[in-house]
Amino acid sequence: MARATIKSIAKRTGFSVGTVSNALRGAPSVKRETREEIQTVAAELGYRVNLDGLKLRTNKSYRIGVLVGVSVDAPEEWEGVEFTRILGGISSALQGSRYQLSVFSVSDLNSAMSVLRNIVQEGLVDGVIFSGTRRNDPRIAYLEEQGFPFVTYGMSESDHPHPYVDFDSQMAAHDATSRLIKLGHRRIALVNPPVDLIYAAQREQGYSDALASAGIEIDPKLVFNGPTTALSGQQATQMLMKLSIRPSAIICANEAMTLGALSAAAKAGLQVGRDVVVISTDDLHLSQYFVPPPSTYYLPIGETSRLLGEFMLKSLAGADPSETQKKIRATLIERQPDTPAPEMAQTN
Amino acid sequence: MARATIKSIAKRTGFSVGTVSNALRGAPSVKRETREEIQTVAAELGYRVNLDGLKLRTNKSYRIGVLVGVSVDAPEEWEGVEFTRILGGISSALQGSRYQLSVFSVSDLNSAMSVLRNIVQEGLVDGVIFSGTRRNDPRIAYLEEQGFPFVTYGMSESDHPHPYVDFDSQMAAHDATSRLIKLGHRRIALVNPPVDLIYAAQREQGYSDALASAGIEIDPKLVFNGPTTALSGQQATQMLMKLSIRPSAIICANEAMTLGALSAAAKAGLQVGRDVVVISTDDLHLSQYFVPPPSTYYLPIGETSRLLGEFMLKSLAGADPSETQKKIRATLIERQPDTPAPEMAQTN
DNA sequence: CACCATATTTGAAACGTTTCAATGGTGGTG
DNA sequence: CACCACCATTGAAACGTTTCAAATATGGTG
Repeated sequence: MARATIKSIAKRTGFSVGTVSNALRGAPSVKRETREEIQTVAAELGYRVNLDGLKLRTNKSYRIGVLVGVSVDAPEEWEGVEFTRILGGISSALQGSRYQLSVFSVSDLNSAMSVLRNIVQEGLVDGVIFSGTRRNDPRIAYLEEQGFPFVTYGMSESDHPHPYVDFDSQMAAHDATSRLIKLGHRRIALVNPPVDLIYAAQREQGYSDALASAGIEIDPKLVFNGPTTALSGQQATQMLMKLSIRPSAIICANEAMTLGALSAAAKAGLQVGRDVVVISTDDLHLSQYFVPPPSTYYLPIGETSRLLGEFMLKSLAGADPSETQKKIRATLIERQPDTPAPEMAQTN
Repeated sequence: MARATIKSIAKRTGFSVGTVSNALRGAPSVKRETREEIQTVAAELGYRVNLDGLKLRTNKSYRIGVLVGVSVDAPEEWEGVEFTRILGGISSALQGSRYQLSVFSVSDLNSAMSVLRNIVQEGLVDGVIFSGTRRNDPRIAYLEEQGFPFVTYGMSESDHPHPYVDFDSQMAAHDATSRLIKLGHRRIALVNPPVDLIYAAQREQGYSDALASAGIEIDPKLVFNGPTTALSGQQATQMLMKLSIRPSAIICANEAMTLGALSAAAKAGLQVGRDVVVISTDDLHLSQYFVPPPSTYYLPIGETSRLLGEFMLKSLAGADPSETQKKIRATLIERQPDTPAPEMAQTN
């Protein structure tokens, strides 16, 4: 049994294809009776619009693109991002709409750019979602220039407002830092993503502000920047532990870095929680299984990514950027007392 | 500047659209001179075939679908699957071909079935890749019935041979078990995926065989089945540690379960490596950061998933299933001595 | 040079959809 | 009853591609 098309419905009902097309989309120009008849026949026949015909005619693909980063230089490193959850969130937002999800895997900024150019030129999708916003992000510049719809996970420095969802990294870092200060820590390390990522700057800002308002001077040796992988968290911690005056606490950027930090501490024979305190932001409910489980700031990735999808839909429907921007607040999960060892707390 | 189409090339070169179309695909019916002229003009204009027009005419979508499982009942649980790597592998295999990747997120078997039906009926993609094969897998039955191309990650019990890539779980489990036996273990637990997954059966077979050939009787209490999450690994370990005669070693199915097992052991105040030995299969290079890092069987997920893509392409090109089946062998990574505590080793 | 076989090229149709000018029908008004 | 305004419907074109029967060009043979 061949698939129902507008043409077959037209034949069946006796109306012309034009009328059928209009009726199916509920155009008011079609008499109510006619419209209803056509729609019931369509339903009986299980009619579903053919996206390719549609695309050919209207140039709307009814597809949303998502750029997924696959680091090609360190393919075996865990970046700590659970992409299934992000995809799940986005696709649950798309549920019920006409839109489908299209995933594009990119290895770095250059490949992202060429993928985006391809997407825009070929009209592969109607809008695109990506994460890891940077200062002077060329992706944003390009898409804005082309007037192509997009939603970012992470804010940008663009002059023009655009839809985004952002985890409030600055506040999380600020909170984490001042909490540690209150607990008695004075030398606090920040294990951060690469500097060109916007949220690295946000985190550093929150960290600096908290230290400043406690009157603690910033020691640049205590701030590390590197890829958000377990390996890099491990390396950072090894370096930090070699400093002449070690930090008593380390704030990691995500679970991957935290895992690496815990691993390095264990290897160095340090007892986490006593010799050094490790805490984390961007908890995705995995670090609860780490040994020992660190205190963290929880990031509701499900909600976050659902918003990415919702904002995309809204934006395509013509919503103003002001309705499609949101900052997600951090929630502290305490799993350890996180007080410094007595002798360290006394170091001023 | 509008995009180059066959029509615009036809106008430019003076040939008809039919000739241009044939020339572009290198048909021998077109005179060599003509073909070359048309092709150079096409190259100059940056012509790229429009997939929608193509699809409309030929019903080939030049898209490969991948089913990604997003567990909706426990969305916050880590399954230990790095989908970015699988997607990365597949898309690197598709690189250079005409094919694009399309991701469909599914929550369970039912939703997978309805997504597949949709895919087949709408001709959304030319072939589909999915993982987690089961006994009497309805997805495989349906796709075979429909004659729709697919490649699975994991073998099936289907009578008809079909393309697949499989990690040799049986051998890994067998190796792991007999290695532990050689080291002196007698009570060895198997923390396994849910029973209906084919690779759970494969693992249990390898485990049983190894025990049998060492003359050790199987204790069903030592075999656990559950979702491949950290939570479930934790629960399994808690149960195992409560047994009147505890196992001295636990073989986990993947890194997520292993992480849970390590966490449970630590919580119970047991020292891993002395009080109980934990090892893992399906290492994706993350467990090296666990505390303590367990011995594992490494699974080259990059190569594996590249094969998924390659087999899909081969299969679409008409290759025989015999050329598109492969079992990937395990590689042992020793990170611990894994000898049992003396008093336990003596228990016969 | 007439004819034929073969090599090339053409033109039109088809895939499923939307869009829009044109057509036909209805009812109301003067 | 002639005219108008409005409503509902039609028919054709267009998007970019492939396919194939038909048309045309080319070259060789007798």
